[in-house]
Amino acid sequence: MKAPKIPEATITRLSVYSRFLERMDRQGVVTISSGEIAEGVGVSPAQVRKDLAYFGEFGTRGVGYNVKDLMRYTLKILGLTRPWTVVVVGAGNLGTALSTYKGFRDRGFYIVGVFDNDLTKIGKRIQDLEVYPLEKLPEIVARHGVKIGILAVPGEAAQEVADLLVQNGVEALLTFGAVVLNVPEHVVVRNVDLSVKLEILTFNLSFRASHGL
Amino acid sequence: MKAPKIPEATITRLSVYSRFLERMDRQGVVTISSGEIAEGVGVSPAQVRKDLAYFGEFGTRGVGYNVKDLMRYTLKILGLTRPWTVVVVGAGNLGTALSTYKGFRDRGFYIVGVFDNDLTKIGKRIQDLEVYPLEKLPEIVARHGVKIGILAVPGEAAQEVADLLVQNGVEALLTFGAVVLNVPEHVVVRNVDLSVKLEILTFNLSFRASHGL
DNA sequence: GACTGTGAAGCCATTCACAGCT
DNA sequence: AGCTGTGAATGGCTTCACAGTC
Repeated sequence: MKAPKIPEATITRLSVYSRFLERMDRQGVVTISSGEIAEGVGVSPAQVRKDLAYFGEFGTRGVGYNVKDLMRYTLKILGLTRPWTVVVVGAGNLGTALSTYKGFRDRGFYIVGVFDNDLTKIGKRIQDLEVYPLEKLPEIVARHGVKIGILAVPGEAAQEVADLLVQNGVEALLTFGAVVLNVPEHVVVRNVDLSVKLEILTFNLSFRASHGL
Repeated sequence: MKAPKIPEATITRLSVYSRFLERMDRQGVVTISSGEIAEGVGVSPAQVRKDLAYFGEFGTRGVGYNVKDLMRYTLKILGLTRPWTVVVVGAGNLGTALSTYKGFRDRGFYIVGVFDNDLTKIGKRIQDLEVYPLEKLPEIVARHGVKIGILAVPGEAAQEVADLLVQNGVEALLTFGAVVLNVPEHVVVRNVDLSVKLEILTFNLSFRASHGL
């Protein structure tokens, strides 16, 4: 199979299209055009068509796309035709919030374990989950074949936790905060840095404002 | 003043450089080269120099950059030479996590109000904050001159809350979840979509893996 | 007539490579 | 000699515009 280089921005948008299509489907929409998708998610129609074209021809000229079919295709592309088990490390406020985030389950992500090494947090219940000590991580990861880990731990602990996860077969990490993780080539890492996001806002409020943009 | 178009990626990296420089400064490092910054944050040296060059000449040829000075310049560029007050709307798990996130305060962001319209949450204490009813938002925003709002509310409520914030003079919004907000031109909006992040991981785990990348 | 799929063009960001200082 | 600052080259993503299909 060919592996054309696909922009990450395309994957990001595909994820957004996918959820938009689910909504349209729930509303009973049967057919949709690239322009309508574009309108719904805030991009250009050409962008929508180009993004989809990386993966095949899903539409009918003169007509548009079948909502249900296209929805299924996007789920397939994103690897969401199977459920994924996920572990969360760090049971602080952020870890707790992530462990209970409903949006994950809606898309087929199942949190099967929340871990911490803080004795005051171990044993705590987070909805139907219990906070386990880190020592229990290998067992849970093995039992559920977990490939995805979410790190909601202080920066200093991140590398250590990443190592533990990778040793146990986790292949994808979502981290929070400004950490540069050292992981093997095959491990996928993406980072969400909330301070960066706020600072983009302040840059726009102050710098751009003062330069008349 | 000239307003050269500055890539958003540059701002993102600047925020990362800035915190890296703070760390170096705390460690007593006086002078640093673009290569050392690059190494520390995981980009190329040319990229570091290019990013900085958008805003001036901060270094000394043959020597490098003075850590303290460059740190101050980056803070200035990002608009962080003044503190910013922030309100959080939504006192669920995510809103609570964001309200207590220490990283914000470290960078000069002060949460001055957490709001919800759920009677079971109003009055709840989140560390030194109290959850207020939405009706109290105008007063708090006005009193503290709040320009930044964080929306941690369900998608259906987002637009309504955004309108309320904008009406009261908030000019920058950080949202969570897949919402396309309709706001006036001058309002800056950035979105963090956690499901998208996880789906980028699954795409890489499944699609790329099966196409031998 | 309407809308997709796509090569070509345009635009933007990153990397290169070297002149310019210290 | 070492490192910055930057024009030029490259690479990559987005938009354009139209041929192809229903």
